[in-house]
Amino acid sequence: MRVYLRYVMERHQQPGAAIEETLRVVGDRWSILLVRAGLRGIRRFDDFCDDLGIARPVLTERLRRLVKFGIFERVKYQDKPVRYEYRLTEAGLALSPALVALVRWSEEYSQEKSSDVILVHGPCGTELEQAFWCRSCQSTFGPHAVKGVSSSSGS
Amino acid sequence: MRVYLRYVMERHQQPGAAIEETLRVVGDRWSILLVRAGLRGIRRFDDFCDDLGIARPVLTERLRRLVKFGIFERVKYQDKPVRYEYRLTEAGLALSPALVALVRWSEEYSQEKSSDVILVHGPCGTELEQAFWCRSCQSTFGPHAVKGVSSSSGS
DNA sequence: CTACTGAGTTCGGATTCCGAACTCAGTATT
DNA sequence: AATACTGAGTTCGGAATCCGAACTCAGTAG
Repeated sequence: MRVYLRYVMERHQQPGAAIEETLRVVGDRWSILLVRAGLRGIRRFDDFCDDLGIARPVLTERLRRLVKFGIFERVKYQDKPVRYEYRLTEAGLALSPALVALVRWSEEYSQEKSSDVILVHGPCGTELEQAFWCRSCQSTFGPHAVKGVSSSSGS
Repeated sequence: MRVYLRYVMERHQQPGAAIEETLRVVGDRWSILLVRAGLRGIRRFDDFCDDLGIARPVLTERLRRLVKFGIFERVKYQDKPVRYEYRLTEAGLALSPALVALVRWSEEYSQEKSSDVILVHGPCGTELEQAFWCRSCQSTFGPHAVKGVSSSSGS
C-alpha cells in the first residue's frame, strides 16, 4: 500500500516553534552526544569527558543546562567525598527515537558507512526500523514512502 | 502486547561512529532548521535568511556544506541573471523521521508547549505518531514502550 | 607527607558567530 | 542614460563560544 504524506507544518504562533524548542535544548554540538553516552551507561563527569573528548568547562555548562531542562538528573552516589553523577530522566530517554532516526540516516545515506547497531527488538533480536504510524488508520509505513509536497509558499 | 527494547549500542570501530557521522553533517545549530525550512518549501537564499534569521555568511557556508553532503542540491532556476536555489534531495527528505522525533519530543516534554502540527496522514488527516517497527515480528510499538537497559559499563 | 581520585574552575588563545555594509549581474523605471 | 531594485552571495570588525592545560578542593590510601 502506498501512502503519501503531506507536510503541513503550520506556524501557529512563533515561527516554527516546536523543533526550535527541542533544538534550544539539545541543538548544540554536544547535547545529543551526551544523551547517547547516557544511554550507553555513562554517568560520571570524567567518563563523559573521556568518552566524548569534550572540553571540561563546556561539559560542565552543558550538563547543568541539560539538568535544568530535565534531561539528566544530578544524583549523589557517594557521601564521604560527596560525589554526583548524571542519569538520564524519562524525558532524556524519550529522546531515543530521535537518536535512532539519526543513526538510521547515517546508515542509509552517509558515505562513510559504519554499521553500529543501536536498537534491537528484545524478543527476536532483529534490528528495528523506524516507521510512521497513523493512529486512526492503524497502518504503518516507513520513511521511504514519504513524499514531500511543498505547500506553495505564500507571500 | 508489551515489548521492551534493549539498547545495545556497540561500538564497532570508531567510538560511536553512527550518530557522530550524522551529527558531523547536521549537528550544528542551523542545519536541521534549514532542512525543516526546506520541507516547508523554502528554497531561496534570502528566504532562508529571513525565515531563520541566520547570518548570511553562515548561511552561505552551511548551504555549501549541506550540498557537499548531498542533503540539498543547488539548482539553477533562471538564466537571465543566473540564479540558484536549494532543494532537498532524497537524502535530505530522509531526515524527516528525525525531525518528527524532535517535534514529538518538544510536544511531550518541553515546558513551553507549542502545538505545531508537522505531519498528517494524507488520506485521513490525523496526526501521525512515530513508532518502532520490527520487520520480522511485523509489530509496531511506540516510544512509550521503550525501556532503557544500560549495558553495564566496562572499564 | 605525598599521591591519587573525581568534580568541577580559571585561564589565554583559537574558532565561530553575528549584523551591517558591500559586490556584482541583470532587469525595471524614468 | 541614470537610478533603483532584485537576489546570491563577500568582506569586514566585534562578540560569543570553544578549546586544552593547569589549578582547586575534599577526602582516601600509602
